[in-house]
Amino acid sequence: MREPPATNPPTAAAASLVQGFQGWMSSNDLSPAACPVRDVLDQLGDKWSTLLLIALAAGPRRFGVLRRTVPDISQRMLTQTLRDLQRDGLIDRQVFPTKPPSVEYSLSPLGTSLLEPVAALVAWAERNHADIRVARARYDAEDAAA
Amino acid sequence: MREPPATNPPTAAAASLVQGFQGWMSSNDLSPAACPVRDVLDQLGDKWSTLLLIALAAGPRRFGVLRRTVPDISQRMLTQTLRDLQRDGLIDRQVFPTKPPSVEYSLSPLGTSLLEPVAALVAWAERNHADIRVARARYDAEDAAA
DNA sequence: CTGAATCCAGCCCGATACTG
DNA sequence: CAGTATCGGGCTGGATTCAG
Repeated sequence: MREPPATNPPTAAAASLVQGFQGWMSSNDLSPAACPVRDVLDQLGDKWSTLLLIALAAGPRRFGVLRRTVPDISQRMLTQTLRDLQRDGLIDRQVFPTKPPSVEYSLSPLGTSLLEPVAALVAWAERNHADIRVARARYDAEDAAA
Repeated sequence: MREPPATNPPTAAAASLVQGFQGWMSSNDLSPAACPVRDVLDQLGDKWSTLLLIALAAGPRRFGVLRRTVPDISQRMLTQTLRDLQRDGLIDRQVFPTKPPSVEYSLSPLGTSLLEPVAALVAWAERNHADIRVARARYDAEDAAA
């Protein structure tokens, strides 16, 4: 067999993506609920989910600690994001009936398993952050010239 | 050396995340521009970026083809998302001065390299989509009972 | 065919104040 | 300490229309 005709180097990753993509696009309907990418990635795509997941990677943390760990999150968003993550089964919530009460959040096994692909993505982001910033600056410069 | 005191199984992924996290959180400032997670992931977190990246994984595609490939995207969002991806250097844009003109989008080397971690994330999403849906249903049921 | 421009609805999210 | 409730602004993103 000769080289495939694809104009892009057909990475194993690309092949996997293309195959899966055709699956949930052409199979039946394209309802967002049936599409793992939208149903799962949209969650992680919000402003704080990934950050909190990473913060909890170091171990269980209490509400107030998380609040200080991510300094610019509001308590509203902290509560809401934690509840969403809990709803998806990614984190567990344990209440200690002390006085005053304290609540500890921790990654569930499911959430822990999510850490691996997330770490890969973060590693990529760190590796290529500089390149992206350069690309942006160049694009904006050309844009300003026009 | 004995087992570490962390309450979570310290995956290699977790360790990597924790280390990087402390880096850009405690190093100096917490400006979103200096944080790869926010600066890069927020882009991919929008409604269409990841989907278009996946659609382009199969090879270069013209504007109209992409439009039909992702049926429920508006041309406004298609244009805007493509421009943002191009700005970050993830995709290339080539104009063919035909009549009428046609434009072809393709993944850049940088964009292709992003496919790998994205594929890992998508694979995770597909593997655990069912579990997540179950967790949601359970959470909502308890919520309704209260 | 590929886009730009405009208008507008909805929700994301922050600030603040209040409970147990 | 750990939330909840309310208000409001800003941005996302859809529908439509116009242009090259």
